Order: sequence, then structure tokens, then C-alpha cells
Amino acid sequence: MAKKPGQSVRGSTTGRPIMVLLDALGRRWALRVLWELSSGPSSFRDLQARCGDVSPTSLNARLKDLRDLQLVALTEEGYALTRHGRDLAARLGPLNAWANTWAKALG
Amino acid sequence: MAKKPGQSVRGSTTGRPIMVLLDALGRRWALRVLWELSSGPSSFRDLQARCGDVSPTSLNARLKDLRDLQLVALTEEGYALTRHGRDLAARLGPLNAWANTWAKALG
DNA sequence: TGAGTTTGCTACGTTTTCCGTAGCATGGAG
DNA sequence: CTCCATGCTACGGAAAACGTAGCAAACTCA
Repeated sequence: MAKKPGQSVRGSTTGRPIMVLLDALGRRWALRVLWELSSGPSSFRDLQARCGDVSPTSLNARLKDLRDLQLVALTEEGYALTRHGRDLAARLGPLNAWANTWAKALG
Repeated sequence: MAKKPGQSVRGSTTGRPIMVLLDALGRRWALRVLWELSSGPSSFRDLQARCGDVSPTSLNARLKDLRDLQLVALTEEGYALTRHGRDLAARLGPLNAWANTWAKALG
């Protein structure tokens, strides 16, 4: 069961939403799943393939978390971002451009 | 040694910068460290305290990664964000406001 | 109806990561 | 020399993530 805002997480007992969020996004595959789903719904197995054949165990654990946090939901079209999830993913989108310039500077 | 752009990471063999970034940020304490350092440089032990007394082992591992990726550097004032690091952290800043409305909606 | 396919997902045993505690080495201050 | 703060490592145990195999339910098509 994923920790929700208001609950104590690793490194913060205050339950501040940003701390809960940073903790949740810091788990393996969390960011990647949001990223992949931002381009549309996906079945479990499709999502698994998009994530480089991540094991179903790991994928399912992260999906459980993200569903608890109401960022992802299982719909008739497969796994999809919720309204909150889309909102969050929209803020992560620009990271792609940033990452490219960062990579170029790293040479 | 942290994986750099161009190198294969978990779930992606292409080395695309965004994939490398998502993988790096998906490690424990990575996001939190960037977050804490965005409000100014910090000594190792201070940073440790800010992160809820994270173990030095974990903190140091993550700092090594972030230094490899040139997001963090050890300066005369302590650990600090590099130019790239500040740039990235600036894009994470707005997540705080988002997290608050998200938490309120989850309430 | 019944064989084949695709779905989401779990069981299980192994590997990797993370963690807490203790403490070392260096350097500055008194 | 003593005291204290610094960055950091060693070590053993706990938790998280992993790969492989495969189940049960729903669909497809004969």
C-alpha cells in the first residue's frame, strides 16, 4: 500500500504532499510508467514491453502504488493516467527537452 | 558509477537522455537531494539531517551518482547544485504547488 | 463447444539495493 | 594535545526489485 499525502514517508514525518510525491516518484519505474502512459493508455503487457520488458512483479507493484495515489487507473482502454496523472505528466513533459541539452553539454 | 546519457539503462537500451534521467531520478533520495539543495548548499551532515537522517551510505551513493551526472558538486560551501542541477531543480520546483492541490483533492 | 489467444496478475526463489550502526581519517580551533 | 566537525567507508541485516513460470478469466474463431 502506497503512502498518501498526510502520512509519514521515508525522510519526512510531516506528511507534506511534496515529500510524499518525491518518495513515490523515487521508486523504480514510477517515473517511467507515468512517462509512457502520457502518450496514451496501454494494456499491462504493452506497458511492460514499452518499459523494456520490466518484470510483471515490479510493474504491478508500481501500478498498485500509482493507483493508490490516483495518478493511474485501469480503464476499459487499459491502464491510463487519471486527471491528476495527466496533470503531473504534463509537468514532466518538458524534462525531455531539458535532458537533451543536458546530454549535449555533458558531451 | 552512474549511467550517463548515451549509455544503456534499465528498461532502455537506446541511451536517450530522458531515459537516463528518469532512471537516475528514480533512485532513492535522488529527487529529495535535488529538492533540498535547491534552497542552497549544504554540508554532508546537514544534508543528511535535512533528509530525515538518511544513512550516510545511501546519501553518499546518491551523491556519487548526482556528481557523475554533473547535477551536484562538492564546493567550498559544501554540496551544491551545478548549473545543470539548478536548471533541473527549477523545473521541479512547481511540483510543490501541484502536490498541494493534488493532496487536497485526494483528501 | 472447444481449441487457441490475450488479458491482468501472482508464486517463488534469487539478486540487487538500501539501510542502521559504528567508526576512521582529516582538518581547524582553542 | 584536546576537542569537535567534516566527509566518508565497513559491515551485516532488511527490504525492494528481479526473472521465470504459469494461473484464471475473458475473448475469438471455428
